Amino acid sequence: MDTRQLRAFLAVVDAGGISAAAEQLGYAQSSVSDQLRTLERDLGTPVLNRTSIGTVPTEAGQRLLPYARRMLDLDGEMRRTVSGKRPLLRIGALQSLADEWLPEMLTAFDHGAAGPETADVTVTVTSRTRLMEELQEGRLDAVFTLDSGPAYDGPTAVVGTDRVVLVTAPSHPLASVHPLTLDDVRATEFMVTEIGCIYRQLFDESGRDLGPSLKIAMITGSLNALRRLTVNGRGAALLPRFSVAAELESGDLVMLDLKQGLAPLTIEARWRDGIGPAAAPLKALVELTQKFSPAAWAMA
Amino acid sequence: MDTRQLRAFLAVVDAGGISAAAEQLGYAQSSVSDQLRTLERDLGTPVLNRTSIGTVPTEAGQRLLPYARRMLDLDGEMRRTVSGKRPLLRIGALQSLADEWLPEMLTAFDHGAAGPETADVTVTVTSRTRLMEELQEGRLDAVFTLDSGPAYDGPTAVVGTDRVVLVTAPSHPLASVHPLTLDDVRATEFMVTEIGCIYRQLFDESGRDLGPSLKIAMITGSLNALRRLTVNGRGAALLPRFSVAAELESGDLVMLDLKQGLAPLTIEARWRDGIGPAAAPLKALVELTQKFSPAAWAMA
DNA sequence: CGCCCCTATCGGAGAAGCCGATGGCAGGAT
DNA sequence: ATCCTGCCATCGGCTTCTCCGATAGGGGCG
Repeated sequence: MDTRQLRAFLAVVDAGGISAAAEQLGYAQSSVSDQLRTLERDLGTPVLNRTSIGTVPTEAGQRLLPYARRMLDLDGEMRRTVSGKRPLLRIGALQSLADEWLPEMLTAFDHGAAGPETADVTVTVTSRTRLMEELQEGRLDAVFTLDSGPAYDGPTAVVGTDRVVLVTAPSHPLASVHPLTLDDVRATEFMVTEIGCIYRQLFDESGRDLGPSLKIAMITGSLNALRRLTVNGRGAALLPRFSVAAELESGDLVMLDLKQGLAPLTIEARWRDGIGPAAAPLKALVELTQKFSPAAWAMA
Repeated sequence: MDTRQLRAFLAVVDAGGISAAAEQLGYAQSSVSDQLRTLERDLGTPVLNRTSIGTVPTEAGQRLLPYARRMLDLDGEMRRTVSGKRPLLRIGALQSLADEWLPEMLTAFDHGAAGPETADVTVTVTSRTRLMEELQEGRLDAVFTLDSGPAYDGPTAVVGTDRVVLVTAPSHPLASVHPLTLDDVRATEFMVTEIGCIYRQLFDESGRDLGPSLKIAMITGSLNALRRLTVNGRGAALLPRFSVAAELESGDLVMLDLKQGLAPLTIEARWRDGIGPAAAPLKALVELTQKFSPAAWAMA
């Protein structure tokens, strides 16, 4: 059994075909075909159904899939450990956390704030659903998300608290209304991200308490776009406080004085109890975030 | 990376030399030497220190060792799963449990008493220390031992209770003493296994309550030898009841009527929370033992 | 000092890996 | 219906790897 064959198999399943996989791997198509034949001879069973428009894993192939991944992961971890390199910590996070909160934590971690443990860190940014999948499959060591979301039976810790705040540019009409009433807010048009995005969920949950008459003026594709639109005076938005910390600091955004009805927010870490070399630094990092977060991002 | 190279490496470390490993593997000595060179070139670092009397793993080699084992284990599990075979359940147990208690459990398990889950089972018999090591290293899925022993932070369950009993051959003088007093017992010479053996530990713990004046007449190398010596009228012994169940049944041994001061005994299962195919049948087996044991081996 | 056991190296035979080219096959466009 | 296109398997070749037997070097031990 050679890892090349497993890589080839994964690439083929990933790419949906042998030709595409070959190009991606830098092999000739015939070579990948050979590798698969070798793999199937070795395993004693076909792992791919070939058709004229591509390939689909057989039942045996589907059983092989997770093992191939684990095998390659283990191979990587082995090489890293044997060569004496620092362990690799594979972290996943939502975009906003990766942008605004995680960097401080990782910097502190890098500077030894978590003790003697160090690690090389990769950060994968994707949706919460995919983060949880990758965590379950062992392709990530830990993920950082907002709120609790779907059930997870592994270790979990709240590593920070924040709140959703109502922000506008200083030039926005709402910014100069004092005192601010709920009716003023209800008359404002909001910008939100599209349905399915976790920030839209936060908006919906927060906005529910503001009443049913919230107006939605605009839908943007990303949190970053939404934030920049708000800075440019395009409207108001409900956003996690930490995601606009820099703008609040610089005065590009102002936080409207409306405390009631805005949902509290927790930053949660979820991870896998591993026995690999990443276990110790991971534990240290989680403890670090638990220690740092409350001070830096506590609810006002 | 090829599993052949890992197998070669493990064999060399195991055998203490390249030549011995080559013979064991069925390769020529030069071939194993080649394989190791390939492995070291691939990893970028030497893994063995060669001397004129054999080989010793380098530091990097010691780091490689557990990964090589895990890799080969994973390879085996993969082949088994892909080919659609039943999962493999790797069990470890003390000699006495493997002799007397485990077979009934495994038979019941095989007959479907644990539900639809089935598995091929291997039983490894060795010392409690080694059992725990192998469990920690992931080379065993579950171990069955007596009493609690050293700390283990994984899942644990008491799957049976028993007690230590005082037995002799029917012809032994003590067998005809009625009523039996503690002084009679204290005057008897006991046979025990050597220090370090778990049964010696049991003896020491049980005997403590009988007083300091217990006489030790003979030291044997194994529990089986001790049992047979007892059957042959050589003396008295303190033994777990289940380990002499057959002899008590057939009348080859008699249980002396001395209840006080004999330590209770628990059969414990310890296992790893795994995500592999053996997880489900393992759970079923543990539940089966919990259900069956109290009835079959309850303290009198 | 010679012997013995260990490992590394060498050269050759066989196997495997990789490639480009070719051919078969199925589905969609003309 | 026919061609066209994209897919995969196969073939012949070259290269590389694998394994072997034989040989050489090197350190412990009598």
